[in-house]
Amino acid sequence: MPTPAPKPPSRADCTCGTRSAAAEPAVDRPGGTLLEDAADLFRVLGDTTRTRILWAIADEGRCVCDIADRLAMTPSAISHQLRILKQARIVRHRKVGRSVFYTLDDDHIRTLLRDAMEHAAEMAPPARPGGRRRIRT
Amino acid sequence: MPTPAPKPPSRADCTCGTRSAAAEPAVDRPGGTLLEDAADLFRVLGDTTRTRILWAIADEGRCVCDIADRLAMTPSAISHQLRILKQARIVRHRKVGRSVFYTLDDDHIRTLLRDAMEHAAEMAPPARPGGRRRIRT
DNA sequence: TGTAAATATGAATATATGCTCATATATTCA
DNA sequence: TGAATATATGAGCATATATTCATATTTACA
Repeated sequence: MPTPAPKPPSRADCTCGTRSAAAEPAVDRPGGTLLEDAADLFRVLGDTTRTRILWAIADEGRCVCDIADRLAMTPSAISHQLRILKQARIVRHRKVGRSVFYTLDDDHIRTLLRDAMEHAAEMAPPARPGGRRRIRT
Repeated sequence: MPTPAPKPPSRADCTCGTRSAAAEPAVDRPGGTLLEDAADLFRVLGDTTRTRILWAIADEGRCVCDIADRLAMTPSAISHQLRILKQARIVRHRKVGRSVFYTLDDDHIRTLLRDAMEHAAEMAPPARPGGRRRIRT
C-alpha cells in the first residue's frame, strides 16, 4: 500500500517532555528514497510464494515448469510472481529453447534471505512456544 | 473429452527436458517454516511507514508522539504499526510516565535495513533512469 | 479527585494483492 | 506447415491491509 495521505499533525501537537528535541531535516536520513526502496525490496520478498521461488533457484537456475512442479503450483501463478521478481531485479532470466531459466540476480538476495532466516531461527524458541505464528499485518 | 482435470499440477505435467531431475524431498530445505518465517519478517518490513518508523528509532528510543511528529502522521496510525512491529518482535518498548519508548529489538534488523538499502543503492543507477520506480506486486 | 495528555484498540473503508481462468506468444518437432 | 509445449499476460475475484475515526485506558498533575 503506497504511503497514503500525509496527514499534517503539527509538531506542536505533542507536548510530552520526552520527545527528542532536535528536529532533524527529514524523517529519514539517506535521502528518503533509499529507505523507501529498501521497503519496496522487503515487500517483494515478503511473500511466501516468492521466497519459495527464490529458494528453489538459489543453487541453480530452473525453468518455470520446474519451479511450478516443486512448489506444486500452476505455471501461471509462478510466472506472475516471476514477473514481479524480474521487475524488482531480484532474478535474471535466460531463454533456452522453449524454456526460460531463472536465477538469482546477485548475492545480496542470498544474504538477505540467510539473515532473515537466521533472525527467525533465533527468534523462534522464546517467541513461538506453539510453533509457527502468523503475524497479522 | 470434456476438459483437463481441475488442476493439481503433477510433476508429470512438465515434459520439458530442461527440468532438473532430482526431486528434492521438499520445496524448501531448512524445514519449510524457517523460510516462511523469513517471508513473514520481510512482509512486516515491506511497508514504507514501518521502515520509516524503524529508521526513526534506529539511533535512540523514541516515544509514539515523537515518531508521529517526525513522520507527519497521526499517533493512532503509528500505534497501529508499532503493534505489528511489536508482534513481530522487531521493536521493544518501555513505559516512562505517560510515554512509551520504542527501540529496535536487536541488530539483525539494523543489518537487514542496511543491506537492503545497500542493495537498492547498487541497483539504482542502471535500473532507474527516471528516478524512483514503484514496483507493482 | 478531576481533567488533560499519551497511547492503544475496534470498526469501517478504500486500496492492494495473489491466484485462477482464458488466451496470446514463442519455439520445437513431426 | 501444423500440432504441441513452455511461458506470459489481462481480467476478475476473494482476501489482506493501512489509515481514519471514535473510544477506551493509563498516567500526571493541579
